[in-house]
Amino acid sequence: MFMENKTIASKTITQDEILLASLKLFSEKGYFNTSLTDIKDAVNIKTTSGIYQHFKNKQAIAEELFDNILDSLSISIDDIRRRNRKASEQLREIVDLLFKLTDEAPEVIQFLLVVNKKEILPESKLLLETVPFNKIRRVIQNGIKDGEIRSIDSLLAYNYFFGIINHTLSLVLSGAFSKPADSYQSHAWQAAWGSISKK
Amino acid sequence: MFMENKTIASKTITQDEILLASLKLFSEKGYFNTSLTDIKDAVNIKTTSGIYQHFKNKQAIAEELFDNILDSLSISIDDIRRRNRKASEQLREIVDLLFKLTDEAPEVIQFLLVVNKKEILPESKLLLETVPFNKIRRVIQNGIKDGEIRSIDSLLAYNYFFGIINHTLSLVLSGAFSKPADSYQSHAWQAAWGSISKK
DNA sequence: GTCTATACGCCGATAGAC
DNA sequence: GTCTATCGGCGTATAGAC
Repeated sequence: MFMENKTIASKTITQDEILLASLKLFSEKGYFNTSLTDIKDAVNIKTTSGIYQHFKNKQAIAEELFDNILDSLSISIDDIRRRNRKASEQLREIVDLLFKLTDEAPEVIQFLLVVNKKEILPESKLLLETVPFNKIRRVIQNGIKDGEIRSIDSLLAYNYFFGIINHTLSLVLSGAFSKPADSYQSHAWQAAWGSISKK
Repeated sequence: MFMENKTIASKTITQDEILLASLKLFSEKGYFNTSLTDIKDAVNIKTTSGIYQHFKNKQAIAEELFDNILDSLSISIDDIRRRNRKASEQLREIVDLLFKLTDEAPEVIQFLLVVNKKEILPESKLLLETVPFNKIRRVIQNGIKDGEIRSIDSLLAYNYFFGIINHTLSLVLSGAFSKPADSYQSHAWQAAWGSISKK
């Protein structure tokens, strides 16, 4: 899940290797500061030609990355919703996932939160309009219906809650917060949940 | 202030015209999707050569933009601190400024919040480390000292407060919030202040 | 599926006349 | 300060042999 590294013996380059290397480079240097030459070097082939065996062009790599990450996220959210009934519990686990990923796979969260999707893929949807984020909004809507979350527009609640969560993760990723994400989680949760919970 | 448009009669291109046009383009399409040719067209000169009369290179334009915006912001914050004693009042006015700018000069806030400074100028400081943001942190520190804001790390308080404020502005700028920033201000303020205020 | 070779467009940037 | 002209190079992308 979330594009784990597979150590492979063979020399042939797989699509996943390209994706993994690109994700790392894109999140470190940014999409536009990463050339196909950089990617080619990272996957250890001699020319950029090999990349075109797997992807139409550079954009297609980024597109596939977004798709994969959003799919993984969507599946995780489904799982979380299945295992928990209350919106507070579901949000708690989503937050847990995001903080865990920030420590264990920072490239994924960096790519998701810091990289500007619209700048790379101008024709694509806003993140907010993608499947996993719609699912999160539904969690919040249920929380409002059940009286756990105060009666405000669900997008507004999303905004306050993930404003705090995402900003916290961004500061960890930028190095402004020096400790692992993990150590900021419980306080960030309290602040975020406090901003939308009833009473 | 904040790079207001000056309608000039003469045909000679000024530095400010280049800055203004670049700011608009950078915030609309992103820095890397904007070529010097785009800028040249926007300021209505025939070749890109003219740009080099005023700026060493493309990066220098972005650098100057950041400097100017941060300077303006810094001056405004000084003014706000002079006119108000309490941290809550000072933050209130800073929020007021940011929301007003989002409606009246969205390019400025887009450039500040959405454009990734580190991707354009990898050697530059984090936004958080610049003068105006240090001043904001000092406002928060004073609020903690005076008992207005709860006793937490000032960076943490900054994080919660501006997590909500910035996320709100981002959603307005992205179009996810369809009304002007103005209409979200008072609720965003309440949520943000509520996340750090004592009691 | 990986290589060699190559094309080529775009973009950033410079020199120098006016 | 604006223009013409021009450059070098990088980065993307393709054709075709192995």
